[in-house]
Amino acid sequence: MALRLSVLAWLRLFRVFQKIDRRSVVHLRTLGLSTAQFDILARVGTTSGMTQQELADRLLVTKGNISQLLSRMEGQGLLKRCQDRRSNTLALTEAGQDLYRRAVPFQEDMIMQSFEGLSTDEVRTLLRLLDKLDHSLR
Amino acid sequence: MALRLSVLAWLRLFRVFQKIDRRSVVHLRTLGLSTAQFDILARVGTTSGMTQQELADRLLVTKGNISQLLSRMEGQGLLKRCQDRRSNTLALTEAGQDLYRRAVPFQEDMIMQSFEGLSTDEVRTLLRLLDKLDHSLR
DNA sequence: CAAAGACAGTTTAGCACTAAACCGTCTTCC
DNA sequence: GGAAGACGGTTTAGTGCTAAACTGTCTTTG
Repeated sequence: MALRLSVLAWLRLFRVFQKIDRRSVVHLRTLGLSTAQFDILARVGTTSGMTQQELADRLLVTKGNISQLLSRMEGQGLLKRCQDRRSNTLALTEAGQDLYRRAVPFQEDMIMQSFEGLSTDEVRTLLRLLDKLDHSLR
Repeated sequence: MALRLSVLAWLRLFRVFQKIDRRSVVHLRTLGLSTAQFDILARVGTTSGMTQQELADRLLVTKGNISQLLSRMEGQGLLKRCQDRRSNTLALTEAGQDLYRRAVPFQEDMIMQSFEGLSTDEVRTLLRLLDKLDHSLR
């Protein structure tokens, strides 16, 4: 792979990521959520009963980070920690589930809109290439 | 564009971005640089004489952020602020230029390696699709 | 059984970032 | 010429993140 082409591809990847990410941040803010909070809401919403460590592993962040974020979200009444032996299992509260049911489709819509500039075939190709790239990255 | 496909593409995009970004962070740390510092070093290294506001606009961050980062980097002797009317123009010091000359090829190499899993044609296709997507994002 | 280690979670220090308030200086325009 | 505003930069409060130290509980094993 040529240097110039790789660097261009990386810059473009970064730029696209950044643009969609920013949209997402603005979009989620209307629901009072940050990206990090949405990620947690979405994860715990689909898979209840996870421990904090499991959640951290799935989101690829540290358990320290999760600990802090959960404290705030628990304070806002979105979820509950239930102690179980030496670990905590996590579950959304009623309010959390309610927000989950609104936020997930809302966010999915935003993503769909972001990809409107490409045809189905193009998205399929993009997906295939990104998959290949992902796997080659160890 | 279908919902499921878009969401998959976004997750994949995010994952790939994250993986390369992490590599980059680890890689740059061996030079004692954070991503933010490298970005500034690279920008100021190629375009000397920018103001802080211009730099902020190019990197798409706030001038407040730039102000803080520059203070640290100036403290480390990597660059200088030269007051000019009511703005500051920026330039690398000797040490900064030296680091620049080492860091940029170093980083480019890392990027090239990251794309090794794809053929030249595949990278070209990826680039074309990302470009199209980028332009469609307003 | 008691010491050692493993493991889940919390805390702390520090960087990167934003938003908004703030401070100076230059410009404009009555 | 002086008030009003624009503009560049700094500061501050608050979020998100990491790394590493710390706390407490379970498990292993000599």
